[in-house]
Amino acid sequence: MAEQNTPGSATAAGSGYDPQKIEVKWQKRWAEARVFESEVDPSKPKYYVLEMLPYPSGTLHMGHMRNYTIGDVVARVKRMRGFNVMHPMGWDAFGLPAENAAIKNNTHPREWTNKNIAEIQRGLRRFGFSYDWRREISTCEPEYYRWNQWFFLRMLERGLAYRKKSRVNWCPKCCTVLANEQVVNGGFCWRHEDTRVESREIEQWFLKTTAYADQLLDDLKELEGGWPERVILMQRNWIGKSQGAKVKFAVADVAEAGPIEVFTTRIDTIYGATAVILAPGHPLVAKLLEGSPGRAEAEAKLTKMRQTSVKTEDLATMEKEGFFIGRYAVNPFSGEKIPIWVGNFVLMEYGTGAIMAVPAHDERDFEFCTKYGLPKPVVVVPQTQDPCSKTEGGPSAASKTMSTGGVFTEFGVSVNSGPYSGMESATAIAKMAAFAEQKGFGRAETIFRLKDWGISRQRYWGTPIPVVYCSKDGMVPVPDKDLPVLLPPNPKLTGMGESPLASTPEFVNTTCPKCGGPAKREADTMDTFVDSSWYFYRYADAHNDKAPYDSAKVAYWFPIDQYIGGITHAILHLLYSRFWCKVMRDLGLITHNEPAARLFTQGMVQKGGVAMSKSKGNVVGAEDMAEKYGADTGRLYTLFAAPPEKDLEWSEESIEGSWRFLNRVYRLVERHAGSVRGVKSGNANAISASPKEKILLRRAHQTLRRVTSDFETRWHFNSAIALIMELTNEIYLQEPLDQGVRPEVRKEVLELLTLMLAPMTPHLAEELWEMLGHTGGLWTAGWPAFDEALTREDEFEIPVQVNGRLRGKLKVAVGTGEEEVVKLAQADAVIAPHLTGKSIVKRIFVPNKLLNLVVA
RNA sequence: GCCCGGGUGGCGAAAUUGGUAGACGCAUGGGACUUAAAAUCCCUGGGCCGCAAGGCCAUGCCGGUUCGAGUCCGGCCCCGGGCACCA
Repeated sequence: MAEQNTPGSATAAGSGYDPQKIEVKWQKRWAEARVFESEVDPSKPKYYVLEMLPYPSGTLHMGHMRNYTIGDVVARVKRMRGFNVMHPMGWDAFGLPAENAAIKNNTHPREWTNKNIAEIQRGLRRFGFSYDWRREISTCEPEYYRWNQWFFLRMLERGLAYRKKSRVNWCPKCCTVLANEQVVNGGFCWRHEDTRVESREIEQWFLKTTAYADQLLDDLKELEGGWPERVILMQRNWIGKSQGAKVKFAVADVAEAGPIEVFTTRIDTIYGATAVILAPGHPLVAKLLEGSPGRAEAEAKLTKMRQTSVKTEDLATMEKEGFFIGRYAVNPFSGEKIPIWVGNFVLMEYGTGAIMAVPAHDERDFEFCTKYGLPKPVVVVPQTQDPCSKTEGGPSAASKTMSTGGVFTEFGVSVNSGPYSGMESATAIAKMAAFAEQKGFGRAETIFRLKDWGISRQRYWGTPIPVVYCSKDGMVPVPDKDLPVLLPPNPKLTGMGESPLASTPEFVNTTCPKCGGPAKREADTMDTFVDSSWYFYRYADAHNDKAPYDSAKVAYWFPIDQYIGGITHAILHLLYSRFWCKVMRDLGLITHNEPAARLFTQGMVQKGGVAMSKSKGNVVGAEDMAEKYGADTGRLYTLFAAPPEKDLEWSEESIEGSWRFLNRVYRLVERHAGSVRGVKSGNANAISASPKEKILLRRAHQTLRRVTSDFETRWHFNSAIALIMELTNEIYLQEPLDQGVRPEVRKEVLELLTLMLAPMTPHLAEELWEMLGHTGGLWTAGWPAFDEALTREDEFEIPVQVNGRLRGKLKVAVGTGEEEVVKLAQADAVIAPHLTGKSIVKRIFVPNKLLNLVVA
């Protein structure tokens, strides 16, 4: 190992770059000058840049730091560009790990949480991120969570929060209920991916996200261009809008069983239905089985079907199973009697939990009916080119379709469908739905995959739900004036069973706000996704004790100009946030529809091919990193190693390159600082510039032009750094600078170099800026403008191709004309042989770009 | 199965609208400085042939469009991610 090269001892090696010293120094100065604090100021354009707030679970690793570094570069660039920038940070402080840790260590969740917050905050400060710490929030503080309660009460008033007994997802390891969104891989806990979620019936609180299903879907259009396409797509799929119809099939002979309602997107195929199939969990199954001959056998099959554990990967390929229930349903259109089945592929959670099987026009139905020998009549045929055959070709066309392999799922023309025969599918769908509605056995309906958001959690470390239950008045909301409903300070935490609050008498026993009699408090707490659904609004007015925020302040700062976070939150957090925004809009608090105009999802930091995480044990600690190389090197490396949207494989070897580069820059400025400190930077005499000066100024301004665009529009931080490295290399090549380069030009070039580095390595840049003779602090300097005239080359190498293959390069003046270049090419010793004996049939000349001679 | 990404040197990666493929960095090799090493500075750096000049091959594979394709079109292969019987 190269002992002397280790960053810790760099000063011993001769370079004066000592990140430990200068980073602390400038962090202190920034704090003293309140550089990152911003207020509402309508005279300036605002810019709100936000990184997803961390869950304070433990050590901060480079995966987090990458997220914050990207945000910080954006914030600093915007500040240099004259924007009034809000860049806040806070803590997603409620949650299960705190409670579990508290149980394990016999402490209070708050203690564990606050300890972690302190640690993480120290790490963030160590990296010099430009946060306005006055806006810091912690969601576990009553000052914050009282507004969760306040919003809950507003939703309750509007019927957007409601309670119902429902079958819920229960994780036996978390000992709590999970939202649908927290059930992953088709039935596993999102935190314990090896643990199968169980089903229980509990009284639960729900927020009516479905009331906004249409808006959540439609407003995605507003986000196009600003949000990654795939996030929009994931949200769209999650919401899962499906237009179709609900149709009731009467049950023959068992009147009391009532009709079976099915959902279909293809009501036009109803004449081809050969069975009604119920989900194994459908409530009518039991009724239909009563008195049915094969009852015992059927129930055995049912039990087995309900118990069969389904592995995620088998779900789609799983064999379809089912059995005839012994009863018949009546097709309301044809009057035909068709058998009622139970099928394992029918989901209780979607639609009505019952379907009509149309085997000729649905792949799954086809598979099922083939297996059990049910008929497959064709009722839709492809639209033929010949319009005359449309009405006549019924049965023959139908048998044709069947012989060619079976399932036709597209739109076409109805056949064998009574009065609807001959209609195009779209027409038939509309007419049949209208008929069903007129006759009262069905209607067109749009259903969503999206479910209401179950927010009740049987846990301590969350926001108490502000309602009480009175034996006289029933459920009574806690009045606003009594908010916040505080968490009791000394709960009994066991980690098992019901909510810990239920067994904390001083919390649960209260009086009814209506009658004053004894009452019990709701003992469940809110899902922590509630906390993160609106936290970014609170930053705009973090200490308001009269309202969640002042609408005027929010009106200035919102929407968020740039939100940055992991793709892992593409559905849950972002969907809930969008929902909350719409609710707040309808409460009259805000006027915008969407919280964030732009979203950026950065790639993960990996080590050994897997994402850095504490549980995987492959973390590179942020503070270790800062200790060894300094924050600036860590920041630079995470920006340089890969484009921000891509995953980044951490390499201990490569980081040395970033470290060396910063040292190189430092030495360069250190060497020349003394001689340029007193002079005024500038390029006023560029016209009479020496060859060295020309090279330096041109390269500096060309670099600035491209770096500006990389920062502003493309976010190609890695290539921006490469360009700055090239500039640095060029300056080194022009050494000694004090020969042939005037001090003001030297200073100009070194200043540009410093300013371009500033957003990425802010501490070093400040130090260099000071060395160059500035006393005001780099934060007062704006982003420099490049000088177009100085970027211009006067000579360059034009590539010459023959038949599209590169044959040579010619040094010519910029602007040299076609004839001239062709003449030079023909005279060139290397190019000419490729032309001899052939005639030029075509010339492609792109001025200042290339010449291609086509010969034959 | 469906929907997104992505395949470029030993490695991380560049390549604004089709116009010099491999910038920049890591690792490697060489040189300078040094008693020596480290650090630093400079150079080399896809493969094959050639003393060289230069030539041929090369951006997952096959084909197409074009004067010209990493970039556009069609077909395939592989890797990563998301959804997963959604009626």
